[in-house]
Amino acid sequence: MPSLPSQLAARIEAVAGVDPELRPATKPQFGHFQSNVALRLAKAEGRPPREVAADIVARLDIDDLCETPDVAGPGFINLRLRSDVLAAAVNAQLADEHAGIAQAQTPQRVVIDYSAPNAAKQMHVGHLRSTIIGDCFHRVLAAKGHTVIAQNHIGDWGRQFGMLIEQALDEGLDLDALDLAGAEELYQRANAHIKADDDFAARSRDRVVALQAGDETTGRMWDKLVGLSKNGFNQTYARMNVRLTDADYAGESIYNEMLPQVCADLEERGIAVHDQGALVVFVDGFDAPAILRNSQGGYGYDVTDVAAVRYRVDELGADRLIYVVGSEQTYHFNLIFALTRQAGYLPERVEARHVGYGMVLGPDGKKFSTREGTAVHLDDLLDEAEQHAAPQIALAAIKYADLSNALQKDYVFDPERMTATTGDTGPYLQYAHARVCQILRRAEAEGHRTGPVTVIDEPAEQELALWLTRFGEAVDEVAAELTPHKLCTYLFELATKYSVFYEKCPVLRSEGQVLSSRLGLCAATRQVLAAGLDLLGMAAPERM
RNA sequence: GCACCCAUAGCUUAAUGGAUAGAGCAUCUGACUACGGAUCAGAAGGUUGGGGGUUCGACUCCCUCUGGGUGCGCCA
Repeated sequence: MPSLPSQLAARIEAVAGVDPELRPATKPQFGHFQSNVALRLAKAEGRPPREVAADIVARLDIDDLCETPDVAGPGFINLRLRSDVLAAAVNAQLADEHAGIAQAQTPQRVVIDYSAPNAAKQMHVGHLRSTIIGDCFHRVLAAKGHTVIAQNHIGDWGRQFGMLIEQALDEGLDLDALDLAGAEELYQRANAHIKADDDFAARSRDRVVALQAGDETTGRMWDKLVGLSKNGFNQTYARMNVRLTDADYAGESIYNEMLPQVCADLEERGIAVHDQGALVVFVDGFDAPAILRNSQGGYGYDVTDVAAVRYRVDELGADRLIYVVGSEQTYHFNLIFALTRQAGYLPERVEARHVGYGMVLGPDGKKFSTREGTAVHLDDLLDEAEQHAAPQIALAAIKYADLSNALQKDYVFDPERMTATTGDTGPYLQYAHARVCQILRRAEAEGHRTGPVTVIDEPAEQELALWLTRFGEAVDEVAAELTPHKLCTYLFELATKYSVFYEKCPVLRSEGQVLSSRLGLCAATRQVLAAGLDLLGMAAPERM
C-alpha cells in the first residue's frame, strides 16, 4: 500500500494538476501535513493564493483520509489525518516485518568502501568515522532490500613492507608469535632504522622488488604480516559491533595484477599520456592529472582506485559505488570518478559517491594526536568512553555523537558529553527504549492485551502515532542522501514524543480498549526504536 | 596563489526556497512518595559571520568580503 503522504499527495495533484510538494506540518496546530501548492500556482494564475487554495480544497476528494482541510496563513493547505486512518497505519506498521521500511522496488548491488586501515598499524582515530558511517550505510541499505558489498580497502601493499620484512629478518623475529601491536612496534623500529642506515634502506628497496617479483620467502612473510593485521582489525571490529568480516577485506594488493593492464588500455586509447616521465591522465576540470605510473615505474593510489572502480563495476556488478573516506580525499575521488567515466569504466547508470566527513578533534579542538604526535589508537578512544559508561552504552554514545551531526563537520571527541544520559545522545535513546520495554514487560506479566491501536484521542497519542508512521521516510532519506543525522534526529524526536505520551497518557493505569491501544503504541515505539538504533549500529538493551 | 568544505543562542547543533529559525547542554521557575525523575511543563537566550543580488517569500540560490579547516603530479 502506498504511504499516507503519497496517497494524500496524489489526491491533491489530481485536483491541482501539479505535485503539491506535501510536507510534514511545521507545527502541530497546522495539522499533520501541509502543501504550499497554492502559493506557487497563484502567480501563474494571477489570483490571490488563498483563493486558489480555497478552490483546491473545495474540489478535493479526501474525506476518507482526512478531516476537512484548512486554508491558513498566506495560502497553505493544511491536512489532518482521521484518527482511524492513523491508527490503522500504526497497526499495519507494527505488523510489518520491516517496521515500515519500504523495500526497494529495484534492489541494487551497492559497493561500500569503508574503514580501510593500514596493515601493520593499529586502527586509529582516523578510522573511527569511516568505520561507523560505512557500517550505518551498510545497515540502512541492506534494510531497504539492497545487496550490500562491503569493501575494506586496507593498505596491504607498498614500500613499507620492504622495510618491515627486512627488519623482521634482521631481528630474527617470529612473525607467527607477533600481534598487531607488536607489528606496529616493528614498524616504528624499521622506520627509525631506515632513516639512520643507508644499507638497510637499500635492502628494504630490494625487498620490495622481491615482493613484487613473487619471491616465496618474502611473500610468505608478507602474508603473515597481513594476516596478523586482519586479526587485530577483527578484534576492534568485534568490539565496535560493525558488520565487517574477513570476506570484506579487499586490500590494495588485490588490484596489483590489474594495474599494467589498466595502464596499457588507457595508453592505447590515447587517454593516458607520458608527461615528465610519468604516465598520467589529464581530466577536464582538474588542475592536476591522475598519475597512473610514476617516473620510477611504480604504481600509486590513483591507478589502484581506477582499477578498483573497474573491478567493482565489472566483477562485483555494482549499481552504486559509495566511498566513505575523509574529506581530504575529495579531489582524488572526483578525479577518479571523472577519469573512469571518461574511460567508460564507470557507466552512467552506476552512481558513484564519495562521502567525505570531517575530522575527529582532540579536547583542544585540534587534530587528535598523542603527546608524541602520533594518531590516537581507536581502542584507546573506546577505553576512554568506557570509563564513563558500560561498553554497549559507551559504544552507542560514540556512534551517536559521530552520526548525529552533518558529516562534513569536524567534531571534538568529548566522552563526557557523548555519554550523557540526558539530551540528544545515544544513551538517552537507549533509555527511552529500555523504558518502553519495562512497561511492556509489566503489561505482559499482568496479563494485558497489547494492541491494536484503536483510540487516538489525546494530542500526545496523536503526535506519537503520526511520528511512528514517518520512520520509513526517515530511512529513505538516509538511503538516498547518505545523511545518517536525519535518522538520529528522527529517533530523538520519537523518544521525546514518547516521553510526552508517557507523561500525559497513563498506560497501565488505564483500562479496556484505551489500555490495549496505548500498549499498542508502546509496542510500535519499541519496534521503531529498536530498528532505528540497529540501523545506527547501536545496541538496544531492554534494561539499563 | 588556486580549489573544495565550514561559519546559526554562552556551548553543541537542526531546518526539501515557505507560516513566529527548531532542539539539546548550561541558567532560572514549576510538577514530585513517580507505569524507571536517566522525566515532563515553562522562562530567558538569534539582526542565521559582514555587504550586495535573485524571488511573492532566502539560514537555504548567485556575487563579494572576512575568519577557520583541508587539499593542491610522481607516499597512499
